[in-house]
Amino acid sequence: MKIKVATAEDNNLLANSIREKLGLFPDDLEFKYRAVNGADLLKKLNIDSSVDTILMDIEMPEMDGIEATQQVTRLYPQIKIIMLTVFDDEDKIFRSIQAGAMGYLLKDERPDKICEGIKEVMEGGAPMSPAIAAKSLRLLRNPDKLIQEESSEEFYLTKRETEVLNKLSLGLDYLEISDALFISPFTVRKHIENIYRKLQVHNKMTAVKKAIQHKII
Amino acid sequence: MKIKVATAEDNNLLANSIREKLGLFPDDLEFKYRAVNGADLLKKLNIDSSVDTILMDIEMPEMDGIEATQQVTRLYPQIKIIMLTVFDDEDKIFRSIQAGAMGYLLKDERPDKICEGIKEVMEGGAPMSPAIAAKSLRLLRNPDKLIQEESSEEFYLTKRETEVLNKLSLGLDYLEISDALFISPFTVRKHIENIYRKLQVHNKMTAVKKAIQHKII
DNA sequence: ACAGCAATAAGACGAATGCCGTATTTTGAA
DNA sequence: TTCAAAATACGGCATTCGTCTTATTGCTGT
Repeated sequence: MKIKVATAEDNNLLANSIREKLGLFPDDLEFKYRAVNGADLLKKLNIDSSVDTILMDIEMPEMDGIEATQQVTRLYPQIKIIMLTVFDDEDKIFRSIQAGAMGYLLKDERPDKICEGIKEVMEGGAPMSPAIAAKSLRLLRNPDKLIQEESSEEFYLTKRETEVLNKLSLGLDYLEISDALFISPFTVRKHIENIYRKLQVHNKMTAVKKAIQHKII
Repeated sequence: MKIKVATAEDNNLLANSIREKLGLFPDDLEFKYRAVNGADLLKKLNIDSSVDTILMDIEMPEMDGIEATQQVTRLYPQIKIIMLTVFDDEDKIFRSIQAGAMGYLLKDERPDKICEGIKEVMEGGAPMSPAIAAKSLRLLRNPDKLIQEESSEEFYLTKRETEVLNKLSLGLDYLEISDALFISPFTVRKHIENIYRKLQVHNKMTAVKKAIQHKII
């Protein structure tokens, strides 16, 4: 049984190069199709998801490889994804792994190494180029680095919003907050909506955490 | 220039088997010596530290491979250590990497793979058997498992409950937590129910706050 | 006077949560 | 080996939350 391979790569030259490399192993691999970006990949998978492995570029328009990996592993968990890219920085490696990638190869990898990696990932392995493996070990040695820090921009919350946020942090629900502040629960909800928008979060937990981090409360 | 290799292995049969495997590549490798345990290894290194790579067993009397790895990387940071063992559980993998191992191969690996791994580690890579690579990626996906081990005594939460609580504190919802921990969302809800009961709270916010106050997370 | 913002209020709808069950499998310790 | 705890899994139901839309009132600075 040949392994069915798809690629996601925006650059035509590189995509053809990859396809050529895959073509060197006609007995093991079957090239299914190539997507030009993450969104295109999801569209193609929606039509034909009979793919075993996807070779995924990272930098792509429309939807990048990391987000695409997240989506694919969520929608088609049986499909193994191998990142195939020129980037070797720890951040991209880590985010790819977090997104669900099972392998990470550099684009200058020799054709037989890529084929070997595809076979390896199908057998439950995790093919990585040597430099990538070394960096992922470094990440494992420093788990603190994994806690992501954000660009410290200031958030302007109004006085009332800050009050609401404080109550929120105490674990009060909307009705309890409305009682505490003598306003309608609808108003509380509206304040919280605005807080979410300003802090760029979508639930109480993260709102309070972010507020604490930025010393708003 | 041949790569100078030493081994640390208590079992005579296995040690000879490893040495034989290394002997298949006389052009690349030079076998220096074999230690019978971690303490013996340190003694031998103290006399002759002109070693490039050490193939390290884990379970050994006197001093096990993980502690030996710690010592060697501390005293001789230029020496690359490859774990060569039958154990493939995540805990041993993680502790080996923490201790400073740069590679992790299983003992049933073919001779040429071992030789390849030795060369790879000398070039700054991180040779890993496929199953090991896959598990180290799993570890990277769940960093909080790596951090906590001890918790407060006021409330007794199980290890799993603490993991769930950690995810909860990041603002993940039930489904996201279930994805992160590879369990059903129903199970997540049950864990959270138990957490609430033990902490005597009734929602995420207060659970996390109480957990932080009591240094559980 | 008017634009802009903050604060207030309300309704609707789907998703998520909290709480009540039950039940099986795994694990660890005695 | 046996027993208890832990971890796993599933369903129902009422409530809460997150998001959308619309609208009124009051304050402030130009």
